[in-house]
Amino acid sequence: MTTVRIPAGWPATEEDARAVQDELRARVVLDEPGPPPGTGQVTGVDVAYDDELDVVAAAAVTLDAATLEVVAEATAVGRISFPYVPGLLAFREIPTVLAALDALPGPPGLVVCDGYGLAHPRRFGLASHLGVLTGLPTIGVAKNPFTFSYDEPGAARGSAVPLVSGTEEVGRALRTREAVKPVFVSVGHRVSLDNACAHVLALTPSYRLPETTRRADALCRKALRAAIEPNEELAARARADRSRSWGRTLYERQRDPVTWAGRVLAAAAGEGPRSPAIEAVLAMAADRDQWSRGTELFGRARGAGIHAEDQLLFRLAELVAKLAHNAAGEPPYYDYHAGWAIGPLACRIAAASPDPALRHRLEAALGDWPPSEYVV
DNA sequence: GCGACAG
DNA sequence: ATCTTGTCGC
Repeated sequence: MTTVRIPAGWPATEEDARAVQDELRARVVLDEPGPPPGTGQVTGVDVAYDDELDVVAAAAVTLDAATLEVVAEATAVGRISFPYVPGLLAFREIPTVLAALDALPGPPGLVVCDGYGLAHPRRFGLASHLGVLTGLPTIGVAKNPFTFSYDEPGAARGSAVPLVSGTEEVGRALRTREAVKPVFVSVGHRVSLDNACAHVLALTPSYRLPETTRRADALCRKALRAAIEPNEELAARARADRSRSWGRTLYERQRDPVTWAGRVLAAAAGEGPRSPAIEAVLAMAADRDQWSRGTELFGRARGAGIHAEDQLLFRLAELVAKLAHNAAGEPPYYDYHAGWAIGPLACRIAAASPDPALRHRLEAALGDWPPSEYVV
């Protein structure tokens, strides 16, 4: 399995991506019939995602067009290169799909894509884009009509009606199984629409979707699982991301963040004897007129802890002092995201202590608790 | 302006 | 695409 980098110069904005489509669409070839159905190879490509972990996996599966037996498979994984934007799907899928196609040991033959080709707002969907980039004959087979309209085709397998954008036929709604929702076929590159539909019928002896798509779908999901499961580093990063976003939401909900953070610190410090540095931060946080002393106090709190469990408490005190300083409005503004860390740090303090009462005090002071234990 | 909108 | 409980059918 190969690992993909996002190509240099890959569009970063929707505007840039649309400009690329407008540039490349002139290179689509629509006047070739394409390979005859039932001969040579047909390759399905598909992609699976984990947005949380920023991982994408693509698969390419080559079938013998006559027997529909698998003759070659390849996968690739990478980082997600573009958000999902209707009309710009290709920018999200293509880098990883190209890598999977490249990793195939033999020629792909006709490539069957999940999505559209010509049937696209700018007549340049995923299948056309992939065709232009590879030179291969491509077609698109979509599960949904996107923004196009069609009249219901007859119930028999093989019935087809035009898929239209206004009066223009951009593809076809093709019934591949009797009385089952049709699929939406459009031309990608170097294949006629009639031939594309014939290929799709040849690829659907048993199911609504082409065997190519079904095999590629199963394989890319498997590749995604394999890429994620054993990777403790990715799992830890995902935990940290979720923890940070929970902490941010919690912080941004606070009407009076400094007072709130002070109460969290008080809960974390408990009722027993407290160090002078903690006492000073608590007194400062509780009195709006003293917030401008925050800068002096967070310097004092930093590194004051001797024992490991105290370190966390002093880090919390430091955050509280920073928040107060920033809220007092005196430059410089320290540590812009200090507030986001309050919640996650409080969770860590609870997790580090054997005392269950501490966790309950912290939950009450925070006003929330993460859905599952995020200990970062 | 608002909703709909391949995967 | 992914999430996600249950339901229908061979």
